[in-house]
Amino acid sequence: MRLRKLHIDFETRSEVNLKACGVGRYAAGESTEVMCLAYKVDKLPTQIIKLDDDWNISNIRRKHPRLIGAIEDGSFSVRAHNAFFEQSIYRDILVKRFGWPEVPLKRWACTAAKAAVHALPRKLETVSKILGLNHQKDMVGHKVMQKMSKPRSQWLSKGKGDKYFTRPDQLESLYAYCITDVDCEAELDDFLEDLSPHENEVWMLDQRINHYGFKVDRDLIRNALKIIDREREQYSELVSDVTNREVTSVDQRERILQWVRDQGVSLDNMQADTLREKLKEKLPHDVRTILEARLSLGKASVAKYLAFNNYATPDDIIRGTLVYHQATTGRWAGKGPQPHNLPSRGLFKKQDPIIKAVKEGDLEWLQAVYGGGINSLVSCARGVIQAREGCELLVGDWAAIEARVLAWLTGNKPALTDYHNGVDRYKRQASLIFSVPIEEIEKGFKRDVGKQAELGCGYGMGVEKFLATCLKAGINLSPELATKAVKLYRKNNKAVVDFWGDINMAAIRAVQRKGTTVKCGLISWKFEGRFLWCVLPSGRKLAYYDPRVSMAATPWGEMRPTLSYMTEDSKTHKWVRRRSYGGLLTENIVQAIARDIMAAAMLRLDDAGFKLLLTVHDEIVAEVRRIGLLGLQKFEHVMAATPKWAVGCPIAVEAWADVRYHK
DNA sequence: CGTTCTCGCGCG
DNA sequence: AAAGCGCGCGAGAACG
Repeated sequence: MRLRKLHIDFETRSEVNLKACGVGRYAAGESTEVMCLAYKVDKLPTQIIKLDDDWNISNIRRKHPRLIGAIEDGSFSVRAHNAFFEQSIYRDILVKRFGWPEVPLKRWACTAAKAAVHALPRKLETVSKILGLNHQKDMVGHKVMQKMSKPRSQWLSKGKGDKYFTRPDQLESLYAYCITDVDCEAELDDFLEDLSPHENEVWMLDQRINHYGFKVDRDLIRNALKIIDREREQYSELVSDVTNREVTSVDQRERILQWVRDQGVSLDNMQADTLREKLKEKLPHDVRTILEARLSLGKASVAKYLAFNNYATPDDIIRGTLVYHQATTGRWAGKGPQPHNLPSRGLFKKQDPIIKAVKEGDLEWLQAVYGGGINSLVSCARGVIQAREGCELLVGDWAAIEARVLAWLTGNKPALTDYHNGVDRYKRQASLIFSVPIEEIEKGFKRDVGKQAELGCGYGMGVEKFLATCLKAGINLSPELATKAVKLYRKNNKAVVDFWGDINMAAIRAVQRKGTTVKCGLISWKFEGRFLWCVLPSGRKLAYYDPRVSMAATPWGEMRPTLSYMTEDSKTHKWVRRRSYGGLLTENIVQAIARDIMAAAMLRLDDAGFKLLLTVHDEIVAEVRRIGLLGLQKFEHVMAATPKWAVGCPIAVEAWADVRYHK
């Protein structure tokens, strides 16, 4: 029997800023209201419930029996684009305020998640354009919606007039827009395959995690914000004075650059490393002052405190910070306060004393010990996340998971043997590069170089990039040594190098012979419809849209058949044709397998009763009632199990428990 | 005035 | 013989 579908889309308005505060706080906000709901039951024409309608369930049941019928019929799948938003609004407003029947999570589906799994952009406007759907997003209506969805500026500033725009013509545009969205979404839904049953389990877990949320320490956030405000102001004054108002804040990159050059000092860019180098030179006093100010304040991590504050509900819970399958490899991305890039490198080790001082406002102590308030806040940003009352956090991470997966995927025996025997692979690489017995390698320079080789050289990294990567990690080495490291890696890891060529050829063949499956070790490729599929050991498929093979030059000028495909550039967000090569495909596959290992562990942990809070690529954060050492051991044990499809993959896990998150 | 692009920074 | 890759956010500047 064909799956029956109910597509829905809300337009809402609120005093809460959705972008700044996230769906969790938005939906829970008292001022948040539904302006309309468009819905489509199977293939029937899309209907709409309007602002002035009576939204109480008794009336809706009378006026929209098909809608309520579908909602109450367990055989209907309820679908939306970015379903997390619709779920939240449905539950917090329609169920709570108007008595609508609840819809359990397992009946929901999300067309944005489906687009993501197909390696297409999540944005409905973009994806419908790319696929050339009959229904396209109504961009004029979109503008009207944005106007109507927040309070009028007159009302906000002076409390004058109506709170929202509600002219009849505007409302009609809004309704038309909402209907078009549902039509567009329904067409997209039909065009794309549903998530596999297993991936649907992963998606549902993602939704549970996002709804459950994590607790933050509001007291810490408030005091941190006070410190940030004060120091920013001090620095702004200083900068204004020194530059005669040409620069009024350390954030004005272009203006500082220009001003510094006007003082006769050359400066390539405003990157921290460049500034640090520059400060080693002899500089005019004022220039030195400005650059030092910029260095102390130009820290992305302090903005986190504001994001935390915005996202947190009145009971200090932050929800909806994970984006399922945002990376084309299937990894999650972070959102809002971005829990995926909290500072971890180069921190002051113990955050508890810093947190105490921040809460007490002991700026003198922070200044004396940590060189300033903002400087110290970087080191305790993770500590904002804490366990709920009576609970503790369990945090586990996989050791060098991608390097281990690479060894397993490529059948790289020497590496596999080392990992199975617990040999330090970074030391192994160092021993080979520096021609020193492995026992003599200690922590420090040599092992650091070995680490960069083990982690980066597996995907074709060249000498120059290796040098740059090392430099960024604070390792200074000669071009000769870099050359040696890269060459030796390739010589000593033949299986990896062979895999680059093999996987590339297999993908190219699959594109050339549409419909046939081409195997390459644990991976197989198949070109079907508009997608090149890469079947992973877990059975999950990675998508590459609109693949082509054409002759193209390598960076060193050799013409070869080259695979390319369309993708959203992860930095610019532009839809571009991208050329691939063996190293890139290898990296994508390795990252995807590591993600599958993690997703499988998340499902097992969830089954075992651990409340999951976050996933950070190779790390899982869970929360439990305080149950002591036994809980931690069980957590580690469940997390470390190898899925059936990954037998022989040498994975290793470490876990700890605490009431506060840290590195 | 709002949106889009670029730079810089943070993580895995 | 040989190309590391994957993300998001804030701020300012540029564009409309």
